[in-house]
Amino acid sequence: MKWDELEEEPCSMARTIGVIGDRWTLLILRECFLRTRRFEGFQSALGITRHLLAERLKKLVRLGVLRRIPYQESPKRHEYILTQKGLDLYPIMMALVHWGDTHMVDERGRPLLHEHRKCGKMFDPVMVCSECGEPLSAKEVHVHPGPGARPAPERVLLDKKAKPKPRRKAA
Amino acid sequence: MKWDELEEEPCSMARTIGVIGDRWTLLILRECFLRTRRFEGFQSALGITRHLLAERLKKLVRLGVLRRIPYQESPKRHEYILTQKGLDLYPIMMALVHWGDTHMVDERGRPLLHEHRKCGKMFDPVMVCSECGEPLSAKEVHVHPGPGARPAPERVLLDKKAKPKPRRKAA
DNA sequence: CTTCTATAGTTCTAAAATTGAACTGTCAAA
DNA sequence: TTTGACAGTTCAATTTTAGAACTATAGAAG
Repeated sequence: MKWDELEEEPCSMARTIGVIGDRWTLLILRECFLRTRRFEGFQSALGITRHLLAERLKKLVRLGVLRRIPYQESPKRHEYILTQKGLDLYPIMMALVHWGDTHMVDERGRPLLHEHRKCGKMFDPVMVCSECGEPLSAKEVHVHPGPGARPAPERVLLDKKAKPKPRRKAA
Repeated sequence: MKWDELEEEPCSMARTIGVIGDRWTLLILRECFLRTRRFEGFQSALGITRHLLAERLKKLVRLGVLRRIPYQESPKRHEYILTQKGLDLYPIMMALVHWGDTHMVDERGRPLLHEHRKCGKMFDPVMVCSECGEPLSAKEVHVHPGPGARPAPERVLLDKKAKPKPRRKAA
């Protein structure tokens, strides 16, 4: 499977992965949320090669996650800032951070704490049901095919129909 | 940067990315949440090469996200099932799906709908503050260094201190 | 018994992606 | 006239991934 095929799978998760599902893209986005905006800033914060950084930024712009905005003329320079589509990735970022906080911390404790401006407290992000407000867990959720579904209920990705069968004995 | 260095960054998100931050791992985990448990099941559902599948499963087991459990003797066979650590990835999965549902659907609509058993309704996952219950957005959250932090407030990853400077003119 | 099928891998080569390091170009300041 | 900051681009050398075949075990089919 190629990366771009991923974006066309009848599965929202696969499509999202097609956009942000690689190491560097995720780290670049983390930097965006930490207010990094410029090429050099990303490069020195992440240690990513300039080659890949340029490519990833281009892709994120193309997909509408970042916008490339001039901040000076003369030597033309641009900043990369999150669009609304990009800002909407926030829950994903918080979910990633929270899992790391829960399962990957060492004796020293969490690297970062998060304060919610509205209530002034340090918090953890919690995923809840939009209808009843209860926290969600995998076992309480049942999946149904939606209008954009393709095959059977649980078989949502490609069906590599196991071609007839080559199989052959050596010599 | 190597993958395994990532797991030691003083950043929970980087560490999480070190575990699940690649295309195939994320897709394998999706299958786990859709109840796939066996090698062939993953392989035919995803079209991943057997080589990579074996490697990724091994890694997920090593990191405690999956458990490898025998389900028959004779030709010894095993199933891969989510540990609690793995089940805790659910909010990440839902966040990925929800972003795709919001920004990557075509005219046909969502591929999948989710029903919350507890309240019986179709729902969307919402990320809220554990303290006040309000939905979260990036702009309302302020980041502080925690006990496990390393350098300055906003500079949490490696500081590729731009070595002295090679720079030289050709010829 | 010999072959077929199912399951879970392993091995190998070719192709694609990533790394590391240098190079280009513009303009300002020293 | 040279140096520095910034934003890339280019290219060879590695590393990963894709694709396909091969191994192994054991029950069922013929």
